[in-house]
Amino acid sequence: MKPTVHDIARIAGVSLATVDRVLNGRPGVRSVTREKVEKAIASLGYVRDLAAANLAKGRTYRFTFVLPSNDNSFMIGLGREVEAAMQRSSVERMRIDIIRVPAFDAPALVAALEAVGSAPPDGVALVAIDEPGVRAAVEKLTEAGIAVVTLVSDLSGSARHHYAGIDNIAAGRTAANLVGRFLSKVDGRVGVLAGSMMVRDHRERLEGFLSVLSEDFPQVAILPVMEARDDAAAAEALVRGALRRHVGLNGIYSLGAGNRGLIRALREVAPEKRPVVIAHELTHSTREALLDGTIDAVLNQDAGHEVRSAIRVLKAKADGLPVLAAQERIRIDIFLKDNLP
Amino acid sequence: MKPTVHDIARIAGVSLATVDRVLNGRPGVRSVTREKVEKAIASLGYVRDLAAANLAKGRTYRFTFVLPSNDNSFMIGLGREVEAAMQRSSVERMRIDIIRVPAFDAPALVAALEAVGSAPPDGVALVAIDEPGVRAAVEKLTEAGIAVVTLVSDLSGSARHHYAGIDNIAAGRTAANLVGRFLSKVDGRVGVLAGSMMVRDHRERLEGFLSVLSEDFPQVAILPVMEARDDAAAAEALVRGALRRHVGLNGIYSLGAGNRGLIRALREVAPEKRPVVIAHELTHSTREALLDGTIDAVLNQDAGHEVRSAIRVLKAKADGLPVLAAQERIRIDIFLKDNLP
DNA sequence: CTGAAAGCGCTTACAG
DNA sequence: CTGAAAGCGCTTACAG
Repeated sequence: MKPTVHDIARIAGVSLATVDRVLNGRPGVRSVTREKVEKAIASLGYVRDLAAANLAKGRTYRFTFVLPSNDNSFMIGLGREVEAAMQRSSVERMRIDIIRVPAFDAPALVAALEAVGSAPPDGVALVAIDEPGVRAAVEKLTEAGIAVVTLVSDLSGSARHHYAGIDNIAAGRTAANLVGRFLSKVDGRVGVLAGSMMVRDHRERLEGFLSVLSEDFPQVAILPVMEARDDAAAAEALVRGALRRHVGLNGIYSLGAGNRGLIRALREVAPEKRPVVIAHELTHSTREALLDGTIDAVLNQDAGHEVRSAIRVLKAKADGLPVLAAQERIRIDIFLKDNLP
Repeated sequence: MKPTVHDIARIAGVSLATVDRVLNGRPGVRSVTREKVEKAIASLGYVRDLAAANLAKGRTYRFTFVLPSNDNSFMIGLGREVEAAMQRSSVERMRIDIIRVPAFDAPALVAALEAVGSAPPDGVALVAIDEPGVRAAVEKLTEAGIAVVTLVSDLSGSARHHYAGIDNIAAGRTAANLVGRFLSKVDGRVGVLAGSMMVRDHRERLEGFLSVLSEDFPQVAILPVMEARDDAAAAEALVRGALRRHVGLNGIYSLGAGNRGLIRALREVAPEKRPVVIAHELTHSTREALLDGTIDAVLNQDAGHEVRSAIRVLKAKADGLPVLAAQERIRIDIFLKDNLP
């Protein structure tokens, strides 16, 4: 039988209340007594039953998700996943709150994080903006003993406990590998469609993409980056222009959002003349484009996995438990038309 | 506050014991009484606290994993993951037992499954062999109320509750897509290295592979399948022979185990003359081969995910709870040298 | 500084 | 067929 607090109390010759004080590091125990109890705990190999403790405490984990009120498919999907987790949460003694902030708005994000401090939850997950003010706000939260997980977009050099998202440099490298190998012509010309170079994920994807192209596919020429600010209409115009101007443009890496526009521009070109295209995030439109051959591969991060992972990590941190690194690693899905879920 | 059994008892005007009887569908309650209680449950929107119930019952979930005592890297890794789960299990009120059976030995597997019935666990996970005897043994388990999950290899048309493994047809299709696109010469000749056509996974991978090649890359010729029985030495000999004989062999899909042998044979060929190679399962040797360019892509199933998923599903079934399909879908990882974990 | 008692939400003999 | 009481492993006022 697994040892319980009763066994500890009996062996140490103290009451349950004292055992509990030692177990939870509460003050008001003479050090002689404390040592007796600690000895008993060690000799028994006691490990506490968290479920029973939570039941007795009436504990509810409170987590807050700070999400951008963004209108692209991926962020909408992310929000849905958090809402789905909210539905399930009451069963697991959790309460999840969502705070929406304008996208790409660092001051708004900082304000939201500071407001969280007034009724502090056990943990906070945020889609970070890589900016000093945000870094400071995160540090304040962690100093207050709140677990912090960045979601989708990380915060470099910050105090956050964990990042639930993909390795964007590796994603860019992977895209370059695929574009390079899919290109039949060795003297290809490749264009990059990005959201904004102000965003860390996009910079990292570009960095990985460029480094593999130059290392492994030096014969491929790279055109100037097109920044469409994750906007479909802007992406459409930019891509259409590039396709007209650069005769011989035979590869495109779309590393941000706005793929609906990209796809519209591509469909104006005869199928056999279309470039090799790698895009990010599996959505309704990229799925369709994969199936009809407009897009060749989609790199994807699974929003559901990211949200569930963030919650598991926040809970583990709140309980002072270790996280299973292998389980929480968010993978870069590579989808071709043949392995769509 | 969430309603509890006390609230139900009060509103229905009965004792806790009666509430419990109704809640757990136990006999010995007059139907008038039962209805009163059910009405109270519904009106309160009661949902039971599983943790509290398990505490009161002193419940421990018992799961049995039946694994092949196979010596290939993947199966060894799978065993390790189950052992890791055993370590964690006591904390979560679970007990996991492992039974090893000789690989590819259907009668031994059947015997093991029948032996399980003597001290029936709550659930069984098995690496299935697609065979009528196994199907019958699985059916017997499910009829005894035991949850059954197939792991890595499924059992067609059987009573198993869930399959924790990849879609092998999609894996084969994906391999074909990559080989086809990576091949620079349109008139390629492609070889397939398999373990055994007796194994369902291998048959399915081949099926997917062939169908995409013929659909999308009709100019590619396919050589007769080489069966190496998942043995490295046999694989080495077969591949070496094929490379010598078929001048112009420029693609290989290795859909089974024994990749160490494949890699040895490939390394005898000058790098620039090597074929495009797609293999399965990320192991020490395939990882090295990816990095040095001997292998171009590895399709992988994450044994850790499969084991954790199997356990979650067994637990959900034991509790009569639904499983989150999106969470339990086992994905086909595609690894290139640039997105290795 | 320490302990006896009650309670978290549920289940289980046992008695009637 | 029904209920009062004790208990699962832990925590929390409260009293001393």
